[in-house]
Amino acid sequence: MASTPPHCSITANKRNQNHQKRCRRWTNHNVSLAKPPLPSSPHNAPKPGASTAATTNAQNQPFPSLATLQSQKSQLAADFSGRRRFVSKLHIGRPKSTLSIRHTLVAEEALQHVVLYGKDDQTLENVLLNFESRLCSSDDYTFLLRKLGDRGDSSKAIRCFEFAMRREKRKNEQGKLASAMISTLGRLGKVELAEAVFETALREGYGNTVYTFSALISAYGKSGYWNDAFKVFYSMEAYGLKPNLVSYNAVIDACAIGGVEFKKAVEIFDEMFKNGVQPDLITFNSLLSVCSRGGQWEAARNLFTELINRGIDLDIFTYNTIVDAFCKAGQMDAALEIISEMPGKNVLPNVVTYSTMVRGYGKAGRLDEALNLFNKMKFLGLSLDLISYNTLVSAFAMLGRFEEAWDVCKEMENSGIRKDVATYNALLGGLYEEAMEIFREFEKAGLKADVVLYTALIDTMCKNGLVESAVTLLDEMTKEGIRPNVVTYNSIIDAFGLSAITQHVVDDAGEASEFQVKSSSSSVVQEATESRVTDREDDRIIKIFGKLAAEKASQENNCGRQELLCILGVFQKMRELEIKPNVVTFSSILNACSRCDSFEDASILLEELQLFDNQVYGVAHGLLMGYRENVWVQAQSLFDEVKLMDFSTASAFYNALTDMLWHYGQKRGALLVVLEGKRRQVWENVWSDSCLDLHLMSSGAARAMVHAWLLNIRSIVFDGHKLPKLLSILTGWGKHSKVVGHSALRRAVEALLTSMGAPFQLARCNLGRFISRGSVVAAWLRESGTLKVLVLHDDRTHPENVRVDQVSNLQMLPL
DNA sequence: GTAGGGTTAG
Repeated sequence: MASTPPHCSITANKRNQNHQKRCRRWTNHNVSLAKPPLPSSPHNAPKPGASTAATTNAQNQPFPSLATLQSQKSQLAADFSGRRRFVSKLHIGRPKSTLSIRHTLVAEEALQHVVLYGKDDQTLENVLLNFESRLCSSDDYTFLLRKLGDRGDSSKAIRCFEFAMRREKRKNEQGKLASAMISTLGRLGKVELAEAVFETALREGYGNTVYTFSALISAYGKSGYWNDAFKVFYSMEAYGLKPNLVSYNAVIDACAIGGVEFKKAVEIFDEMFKNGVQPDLITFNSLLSVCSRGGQWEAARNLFTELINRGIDLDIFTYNTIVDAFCKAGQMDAALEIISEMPGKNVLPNVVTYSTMVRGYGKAGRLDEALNLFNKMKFLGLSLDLISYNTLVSAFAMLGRFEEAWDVCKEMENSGIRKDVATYNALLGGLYEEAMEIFREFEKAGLKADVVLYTALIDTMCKNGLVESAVTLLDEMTKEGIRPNVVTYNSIIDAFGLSAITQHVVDDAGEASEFQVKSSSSSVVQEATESRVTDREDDRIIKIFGKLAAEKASQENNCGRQELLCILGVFQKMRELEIKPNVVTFSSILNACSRCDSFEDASILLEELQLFDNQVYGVAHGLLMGYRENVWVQAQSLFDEVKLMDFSTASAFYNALTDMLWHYGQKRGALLVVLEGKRRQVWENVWSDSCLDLHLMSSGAARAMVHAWLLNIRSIVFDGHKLPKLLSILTGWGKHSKVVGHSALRRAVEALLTSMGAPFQLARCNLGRFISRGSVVAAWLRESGTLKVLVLHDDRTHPENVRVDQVSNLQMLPL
């Protein structure tokens, strides 16, 4: 079932790459759901099922675009209106579940016993044998395994499933059990086991139902494998199955989780109509989630407005999804506005709504507002849960305010909620002084470190120059059976150039492939219950913490030869493990190049990496070598792809690329790239006539931009216009730097301005701001020697660049 | 079969 991914490229989806075994394309296109507005009156809308002509119209468009949604004539638009009553009818004031209870009281009793006494295979079997005669049909067993799944106990759930299957001979009952098992495993993220159950079910002749297929679609979707979800979905027809509402919703939800482009989700949505399946509010919520998770808050807003205009009754899921879309995009005021509208629609904000806002404010650095909201939650009597507490803990920890983070933990525990792996991760994040103690407590609580926790530790170690420890941890997690993901590797790559990293990074990582090899024939039970040997005595992580001091002491000796070319080995290893590099990998590699002083190594590395991805590394290599004319077309299409990514990813890419070019003296190339970034609004509003805002830029990008801006100001002066009274260059306070107060950017800009003799001075009231009077700058720009210091030159020149650079100057001046 | 949290680049 699993597809083999091409080993590619920054175009890989950057989200959910911890589920890297399958290929997913990066498909985060910007879409707009805007105008023209659909008629909001229900009167001129056809009734459901009455839109034959429109349906025909849609059938002629196998890939309906959003234009379909925008067009009044489209089948979607028509049914969108007509569906209104249908949706409303389903959801007005109804609780979510109207299902009758199917299981018996005996099943509930059995659950208690299984939980209490089923400690191992044998005792569990005994409990089930005791209850066997009193448990009725598959419904009781389904209840059991679902409840065990809710408790996160997949291995007990599987035991119950197999116990039931051994006794059930009716195909349809077996099918029900299999669907429940697949869905339970899917919820727990055990997608390979779900797959195994499904395949067995199909082989044994009880899996050919819309329920098992839908369950598998959902299981794939939940783990981010939208590609496989789609395959299963589209294979249904060949099995003679017609997807129902649940199948469609599951596949649309897979789009949301997997980061599939909105257009594709709308396509599925259109297919629903064509096939006579009416969407419900869950369909819309998932569709909204597609926008939200893709970072497309504008598309989300438009869809939301559309639903409101149509008078569809929205529920708390709808509101929370749109609030999250706004929060993710930093649109906090818009989010707040939505929340203020909720009570009027009889939907009250809940703990999820508030947690989302708290996180949004925390991310935006508006901690006071985050705290206010948190306190408001308490005031309103909302019962705070683990996630809402963790959100606040993490907000404090992100700002290095560990004392307060710790206080929130205490408050949480006083209210009877125990810390989980995410809480500890937030606390360990800064690797502050009590890290070892916190880790001991973590283990004492019986929690297991997962890939996120390990990666966080590895990254912190790398950032502190403790690369040896980081590599030991990589080895450690591998031995524990935890598969490193792209984030783990990106952290390691980012450490290259910080200190020497020896070949054993690559060697150690090789062991990671061991646990990846799984026999498809091994039984579900075996796979599920294979417990890792955990030796608490041999506590390697604690030992690593113990090594920290020693390693820190010897760090000075660690600044030796940088082995940039080791990155090739890491890349190879990632390929073997089927971990697709992404745009962050690319940025990390460029950053490593910038830290290295060997032009030769950097160029060899980028040249070799072209074997993995010709476009990305071809452009980087070409620009580094100064072959601008040859690669600029290719560069444009790379920039086009990056443009589709979210703002911070795109700016990180431009920053890394410019930094490397600047570092190796390709200053005109650096200039070209920053101007391209500016043209594409990568750094939002970088400049006006009076102000240059560099706070989102790296030091190389910022310096190239200073040149570009001053040249631009110069052209204003030479055109005979007056400069504004006061000119400012903002470098920020370094809050975007991981190291608080580390104002490398300000220092780099200061040195540049000084070297050029530019008459800017540090503002007294704001240490991140350089200012000058417009008249003074104008006078300086008119001086005969100024142009010479403003125009950038390459340290390495190639004759073929003359033409493209002339073009770039022309492009630059009118900006 | 739908909503919120912890990991890289910023």
